[in-house]
Amino acid sequence: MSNDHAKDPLARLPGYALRRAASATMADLAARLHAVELRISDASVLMLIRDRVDMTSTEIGKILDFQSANMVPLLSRLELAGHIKRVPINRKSMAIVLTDRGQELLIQVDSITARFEVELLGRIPEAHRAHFLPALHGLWP
Amino acid sequence: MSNDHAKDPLARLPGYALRRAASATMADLAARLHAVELRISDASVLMLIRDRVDMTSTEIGKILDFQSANMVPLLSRLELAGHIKRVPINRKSMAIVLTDRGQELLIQVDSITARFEVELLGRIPEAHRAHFLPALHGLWP
DNA sequence: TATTGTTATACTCTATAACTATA
DNA sequence: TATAGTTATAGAGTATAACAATA
Repeated sequence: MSNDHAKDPLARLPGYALRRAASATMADLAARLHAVELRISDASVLMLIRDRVDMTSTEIGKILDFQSANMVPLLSRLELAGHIKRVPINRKSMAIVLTDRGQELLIQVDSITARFEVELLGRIPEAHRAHFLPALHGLWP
Repeated sequence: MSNDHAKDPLARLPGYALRRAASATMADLAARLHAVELRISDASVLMLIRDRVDMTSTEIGKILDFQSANMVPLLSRLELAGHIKRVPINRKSMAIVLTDRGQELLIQVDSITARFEVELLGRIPEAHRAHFLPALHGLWP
């Protein structure tokens, strides 16, 4: 207990702690990704489609839990920035694929997120570290 | 690994898992608190000031990490609903105090959050459960 | 009929800048 | 000068409803 959580009576509640931890951690990640002008959701999409040439907007949204309506401005931004392109699958569907520029950017994204993940785990006391990911896996469908 | 995280290659990243877990869990809590017409931030404030008659808006914001500008509409809502009142400390500061009605509502809030916290912990595999809170405590200041 | 992708829209959350009044 | 509280505003994130075109 190196920190000031004693001053916050709510810090004993797992739900509250989850909210505070996620909020602080995601603000940190967002700031790091700002260096490559990406949002967290943008980076998630780029990482998800890294080796794929066949994922549609709908599929991406299903996996990442983004509404399809919200995929539209997200993908438009990435396309406008030259990171992805839309490749027709049939007359109804489009595959979302990394461009060469997107591939290069992904190298930077990998570097940023790898460092971020290492530092995140590093802030968790060693005795609890290995339990963190399996615990979280219970908390979303 | 009872769930579908195998289909999501990002699920191995602790940061991503933290984001997904917090998002799903907080959506659940928000829905439960909707029954008493409170937001998560509202309920946090009520729980924080439960036994206090001397906390100012600024102090509350510092503990819960809400900007003071964002405290204004939050407290206005709670005051309008009759859950809190403002008691002058001096000509500059106001104490934020539960009304009788706020005290009664807090009983319901405690019931909702207690059940929520139990179910949250229940979704974490037993072997990892005790490590969850101490791990989170490393992740915010 | 169901699905893909889209448009428009609205609500919540959070952050910043600028201001008043008081300590 | 520093602090408490406020106003206005903007950027994100997220949700719903309605729609066109195609499977």
